[in-house]
Amino acid sequence: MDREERYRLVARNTAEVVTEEELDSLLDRDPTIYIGYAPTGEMHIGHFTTIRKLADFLQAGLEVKVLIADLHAHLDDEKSPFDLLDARSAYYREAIAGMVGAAGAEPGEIEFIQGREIELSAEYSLDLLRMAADTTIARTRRAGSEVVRQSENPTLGGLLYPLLQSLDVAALEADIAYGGIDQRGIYMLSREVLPEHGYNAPVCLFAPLLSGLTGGKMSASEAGSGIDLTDDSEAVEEKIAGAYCPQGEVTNNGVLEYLQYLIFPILEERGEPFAISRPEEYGGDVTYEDYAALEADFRTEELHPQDLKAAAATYIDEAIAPIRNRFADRPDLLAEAYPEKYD
RNA sequence: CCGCGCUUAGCUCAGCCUGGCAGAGCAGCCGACUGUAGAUCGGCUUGUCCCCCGUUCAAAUCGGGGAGUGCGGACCA
Repeated sequence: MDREERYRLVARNTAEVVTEEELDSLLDRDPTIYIGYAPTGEMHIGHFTTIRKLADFLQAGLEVKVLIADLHAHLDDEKSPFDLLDARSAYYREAIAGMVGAAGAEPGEIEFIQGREIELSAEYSLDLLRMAADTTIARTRRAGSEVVRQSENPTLGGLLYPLLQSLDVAALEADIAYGGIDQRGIYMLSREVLPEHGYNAPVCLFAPLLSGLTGGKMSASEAGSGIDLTDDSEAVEEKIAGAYCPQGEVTNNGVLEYLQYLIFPILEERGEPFAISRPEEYGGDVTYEDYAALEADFRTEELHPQDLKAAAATYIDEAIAPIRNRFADRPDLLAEAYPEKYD
């Protein structure tokens, strides 16, 4: 694979690359890219779109590491009780492996690392304290404002969070930090502070955050705002049917975004088109080879939201089915990770 | 250790002084209108009033005890 194609694969469907020049020069070799997930709430389709890109990274020859940031999950306002960190970590691993597989890649090619494996060494602790000494509270609050739960009386844990995440980059020896664009503040801090402590500033790659199905940003706390990986076919249909989706409007349109960032890349991997069945009255069946063509038809109102939704629901349901099935075989993983819900 | 504040619907809170059917806004749900959704209009739902004991015909409200949470003071070898 030539270098240009590798760059295209790595950078496609991202919200921002910091910086493009730095990323390009990294492709002299096979760099290491990492993404961290704090095992808190159940995983959803938003996670799936960021994880799907891991398939792009693998295909481009990058070394891919996934950090299960268990301590982060507890440091951030105790989103996960300490006693549930192991169970939720196990659940996250299984879900992530399932998503990588569903994206058409080999989960075995991904290296999983547990936060506590790297975050409790004497060296890491010393670096953390030294960073704490020269980082202001205002700076770390700003860095974590989009990620760490905000409250009137924040705990120290939430303030340390961005510093730990920065040191994770160093401890994992990652060249590239990958994550949702909400992570931007933290990694900008990393780029600032890591070099002051003898480490390289990471190149950053940010995935877009998808719009919620009810309009506005997707919110994990709002049911119906996003598709859960454990949603059954009926729930997927209902949520897509109820989605905010103005005719001809492509901005803030969760349905289109799911297709662009998740469904079309998966179909492309398989070499299949996106097929919409439609009453003759409205133009009859139609298929799209790429997302741009579909978006163009939607924009010109050639393609009506109702026809789009029906097809989108089918494809999305099919995409999450493998993950759903994985957990149907392992109900214990969910039950132990979220005992209050699955009792 | 001492003092003060707070705890009421999914969320933000009012009500407490002066006891009398538990409320508002937002959210949510259901209809109407749209070949989807939203917007708009119409309608509807939602409660361990933190817990226990007491006073009272009657307690979210008053008294006592407790819990959780937050703030302040003191202590600072």
